[in-house]
Amino acid sequence: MSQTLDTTFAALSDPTRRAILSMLLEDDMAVTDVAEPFEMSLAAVSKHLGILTKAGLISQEKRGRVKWCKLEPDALKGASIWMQGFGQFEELDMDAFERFLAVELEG
Amino acid sequence: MSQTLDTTFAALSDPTRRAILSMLLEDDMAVTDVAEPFEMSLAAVSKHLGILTKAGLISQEKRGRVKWCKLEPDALKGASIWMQGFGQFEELDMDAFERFLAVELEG
DNA sequence: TCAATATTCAACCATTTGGTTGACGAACCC
DNA sequence: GGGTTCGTCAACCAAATGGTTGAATATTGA
Repeated sequence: MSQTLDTTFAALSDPTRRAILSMLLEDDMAVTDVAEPFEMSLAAVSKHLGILTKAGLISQEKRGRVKWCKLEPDALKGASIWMQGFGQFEELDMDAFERFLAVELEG
Repeated sequence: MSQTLDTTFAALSDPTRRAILSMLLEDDMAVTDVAEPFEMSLAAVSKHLGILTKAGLISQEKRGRVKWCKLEPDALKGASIWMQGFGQFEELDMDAFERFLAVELEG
């Protein structure tokens, strides 16, 4: 777990990689399309994707000659739980709480 | 903010620094005492504390010749909120929810 | 005043990181 | 088959990281 946190937090510490994760929130993307908005080589972005993959934050699947990148948000759970360990400062997530209540009331 | 996330996540990516933060959950500590359990020089720990301070995750106050380190858990908020942006995967924190309910029922 | 304690600073070192470029392999399309 | 597109690999580079040691700076206490 400790090593997982190392790689997770390290992966998240780079702005390019965080931007990539945000892009993948919208939809799965091909490597070339992921790279397009960045002012760096495709190889550099490919390396970033490798780091995100190693951290488990995304998965990559090759279909034909295109390699698709998919967000794997569950990989954030460990880090999220670790941070919740400092929970004294982290109030209850009221938005989530309200969504929870709404569902409860509907059901 | 983006730079804040850089430094926050980078600070969290090191196991020594995470261990220090955990130790400071218990209580404020002097630098020497923070360093004691680690198999590295005091200077190395001092550097780690400097990084944590720069990231805002701890604060340091000198009283006499002793420098006290204090956890500043609010500094995790930015990172926490960023992660919540990937909220589709992050269910309601049931522990927090149950604590919330318990307090509600008591009150 | 003087020694001991608490901490940082400065210089150094090895390793990792984030980037580059150019060559390469695999899949597609004409 | 042959050019084109997609993506990675390998070699390289500069800068950052995490550690060391030894000297320096405060502060305390006797």
